[in-house]
Amino acid sequence: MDIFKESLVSFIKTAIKEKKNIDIANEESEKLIKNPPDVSFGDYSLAAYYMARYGFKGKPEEIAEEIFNIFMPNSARIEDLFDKIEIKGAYVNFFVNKERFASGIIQDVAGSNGNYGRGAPEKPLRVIIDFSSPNIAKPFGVGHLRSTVIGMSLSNIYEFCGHDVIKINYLGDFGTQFGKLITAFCRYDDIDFDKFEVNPVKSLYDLYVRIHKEAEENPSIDDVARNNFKELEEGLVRGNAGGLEDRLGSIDGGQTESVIGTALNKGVMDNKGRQLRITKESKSRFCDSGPDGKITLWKIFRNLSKKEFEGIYEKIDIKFDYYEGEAESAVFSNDIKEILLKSGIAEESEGAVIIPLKNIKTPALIAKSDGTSLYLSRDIVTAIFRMAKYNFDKMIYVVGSEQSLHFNQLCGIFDIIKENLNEISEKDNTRFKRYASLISGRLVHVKFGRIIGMSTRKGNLVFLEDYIKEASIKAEEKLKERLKILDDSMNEAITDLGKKLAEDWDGAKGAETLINPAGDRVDLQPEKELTERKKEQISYTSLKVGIGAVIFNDLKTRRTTDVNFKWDNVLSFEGQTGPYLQYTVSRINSLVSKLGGLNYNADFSFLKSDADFNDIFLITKQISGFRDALDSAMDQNEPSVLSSYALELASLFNRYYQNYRLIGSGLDYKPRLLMLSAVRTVLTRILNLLCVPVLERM
RNA sequence: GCGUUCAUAGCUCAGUUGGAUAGAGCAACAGCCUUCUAAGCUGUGGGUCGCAGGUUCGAAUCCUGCUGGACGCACCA
Repeated sequence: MDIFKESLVSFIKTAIKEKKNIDIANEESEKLIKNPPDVSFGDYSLAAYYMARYGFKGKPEEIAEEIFNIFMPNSARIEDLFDKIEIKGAYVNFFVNKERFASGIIQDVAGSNGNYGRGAPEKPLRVIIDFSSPNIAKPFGVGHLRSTVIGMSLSNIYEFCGHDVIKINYLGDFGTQFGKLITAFCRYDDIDFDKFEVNPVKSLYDLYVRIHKEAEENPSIDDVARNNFKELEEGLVRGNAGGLEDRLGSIDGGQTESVIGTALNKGVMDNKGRQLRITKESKSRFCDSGPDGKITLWKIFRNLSKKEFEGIYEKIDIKFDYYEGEAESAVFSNDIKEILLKSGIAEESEGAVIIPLKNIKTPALIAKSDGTSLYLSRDIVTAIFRMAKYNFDKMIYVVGSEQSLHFNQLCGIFDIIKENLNEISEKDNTRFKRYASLISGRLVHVKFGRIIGMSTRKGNLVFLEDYIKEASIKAEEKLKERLKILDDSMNEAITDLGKKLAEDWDGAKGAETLINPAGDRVDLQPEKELTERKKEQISYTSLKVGIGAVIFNDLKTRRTTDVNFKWDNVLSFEGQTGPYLQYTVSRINSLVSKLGGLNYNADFSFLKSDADFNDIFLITKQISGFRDALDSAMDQNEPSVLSSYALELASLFNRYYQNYRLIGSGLDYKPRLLMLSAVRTVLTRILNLLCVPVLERM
């Protein structure tokens, strides 16, 4: 909060105390102060309607008058900060001292060492953010991109606001479908093993599609698959005897290493420590040797897939603190089932195990009739493990809104466990009870809308990498076009120059360079000058612009609205787009360096009489709202709040840029340079928070 | 059928948590590059905030009903 608002907050608080003898908190006082919809109404306002609850009586206009009269005799207390206080209808409007405001904000940003807006809560929260979470046998598509960038961006936001964030990628590595995959893998003889290692996810997906098709005609395949899954799960459970309570005990003791081996992180080794590979020759060894071989096979699948995903994450600069998998929790699903059955929280129904929930008609299904685990039961175990490991205050699941029911059930289950804690026997369940009871109320499902109508021109699913490629190609076209225009204007300049050298022009055309009257060398053949370095620069820039366009496209609207996908929208880099923001930053970079760099010892003051003062004031006003935008983005788990905010700031800056020249004009550019830098600081910060690459130049 | 959710300019979306005159961007049209990057800027046109009630001093925002769309509804994840 700036000093202007701060002083209003304390003034209003005191006034209410003095006049009506009511104590209110600073936060409440702050809530009374609104930002008027238009600058002509001032910078802050107090609506009479809100004051009625503190005992102010009469028509709104009369109340406004009364409040105004409180301010007037005391105006000395605030006159330094405000130019004008006026009544307008039911509102008392405050006009800040613009010169003080503008220079104050610029000074704040300059003094923040690039950390303007960073939060430092008294009690930082420990927040787990579970996002991206692709299925290892399904290609990484645009749906996962949404979860990935929303999750990453929320992680960045919480962290920047001073909280302790743990980013987890919870791989979809388990479930009935893996029985299907194993079945398919062992069934078909024509698998291309080289392709399998290079592109495992696609290969697994193809297998899945193939067996699914075959199962439609031959339902017995489904039975084989279910059996294979059962074998897989039971095999894992057998290998990890001990049960949930023991496991929680070892987590308490600091042993957080995965129970199903370190496969997820280190690769799958044979007993001599060599990396295990599947080949045409070794395949039968995995397929025909009972559960152990199949478990190994499955471990290799998930390991290869994980590696492939990591390549994608690296490309778009996404990082996780931990990778987890569902399988880990599947091992203990049975223990959960037993506890909940014994305590009466869960009950049997048609051979399966369900938990009836309040307010939700569909009962939660936590075990299938063949005893194997389900998505929901694994999520219960996972949440308990995470509470034991990380003691989180809040856990956010960034998952599509189509899974609302699932997460409502998950939350409902922990509520019921907490309510019925006494029904669960203390014996052998102490740790379970401790951790499970803490979870209620701490889970948040951050849902997002679907992406509708996205397909290639042939109507197929779009893979993320192709999506980015498409955007990058478009960016490259645009970039080359711009360079060409630059060249053309350069040639025009040369033509002007050429008037002087008209006689020599033909000859000059063949020359590589020309010396202009100022003594600069002018390249005549920019095409030829497209050196390797330049080409590299172009493809680098294009890639980052493409990525920026794609990511920003996912973060610019509120998460819950479905995205109506249109190629034209993503491939346009004008207006409310990522490239527009990137462009704005690189424009500032260029300007700052042309003005000779920053000097923080410069004078921060602006004069009301300056031609550009009003626009500078508007820019600083926008900058001052950064903290609010951050808070609001965090409270609502909504990155788009920052997107809108950044677009507004960029737009204000670009207008300024267009209207006033800094080079060669009479304006004192030193304080303005700091203003530029402040805009850049905030925009760069937001781009970082939103996972949009920042470009030095474009 | 039940549940969740959405409906704002031709299109894509904002709308400060119930407050002042509903705003942007695309697209259309008209302008602006001898001068700091035109991925930019300026201007014009474009609205019964799905419909009907209700609550309130005050509703795009809250409640009810209706219409229309999306998603979900026990052995998938």
